[in-house]
Amino acid sequence: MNTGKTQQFAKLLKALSGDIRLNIISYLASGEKCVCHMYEYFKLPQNLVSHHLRILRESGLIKDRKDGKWVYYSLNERNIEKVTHFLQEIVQKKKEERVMQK
Amino acid sequence: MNTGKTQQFAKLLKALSGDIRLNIISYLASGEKCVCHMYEYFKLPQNLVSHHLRILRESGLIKDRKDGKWVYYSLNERNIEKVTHFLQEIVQKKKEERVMQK
DNA sequence: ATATAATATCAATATAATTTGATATGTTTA
DNA sequence: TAAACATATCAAATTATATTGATATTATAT
Repeated sequence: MNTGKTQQFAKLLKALSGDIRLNIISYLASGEKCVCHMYEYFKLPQNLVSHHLRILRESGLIKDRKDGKWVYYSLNERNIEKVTHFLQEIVQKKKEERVMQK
Repeated sequence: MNTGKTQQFAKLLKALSGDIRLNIISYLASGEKCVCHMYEYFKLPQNLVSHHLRILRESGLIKDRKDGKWVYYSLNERNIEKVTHFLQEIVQKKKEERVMQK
């Protein structure tokens, strides 16, 4: 049943859809942050945050940058925008459909 | 750690993020469909499709309409748009942040 | 070289989501 | 009213994801 495209977006949406991960994404909207800032901010264990960062990174939603012993993460807007465009296209198509039927 | 708002969107994104459910959403972009059309189209068991439709319905992403023994489902664009706006705001904030720093 | 700090990884467990099979509910048709 | 149909629900089994605790890796500072 899979259109590969849909499957690909399902993966991105899944990566976005965890409570912790979505909070991380929101937090990163205010700019690049290192891991230590994030787990202090969210009051969550370091390894748990690292785990979720890995999922976000592997899905392409965030980027990492190493600097000494710190790792900084930031949003990869391009891929977040891909998700919004995908959803917008669906809504747009639905709206056109409705006009056709009148 | 939860901003209630983020938690709410995490739920919507989770509902969207299944492979089957995202395919259903895409399919419904071409207009209202009854359950029987959907499970034939996707070649999936009826109860499985009903199950996923329920998740989409309960999350507010689709609407149902009964007509005799058929149940028709259609997109609830409003709530899909809420998701896209939420993500767009994040990207937007990030972009503004970048401008500030220059 | 050693100690400390930041992050990542691994294995084990806990929790949640998906899928399947069986059955129930409500609607139409004969 | 009985049979057939469309859909929904439930319980059980399977599979996936999240969390925790322990440890590894890499970098810096002493």
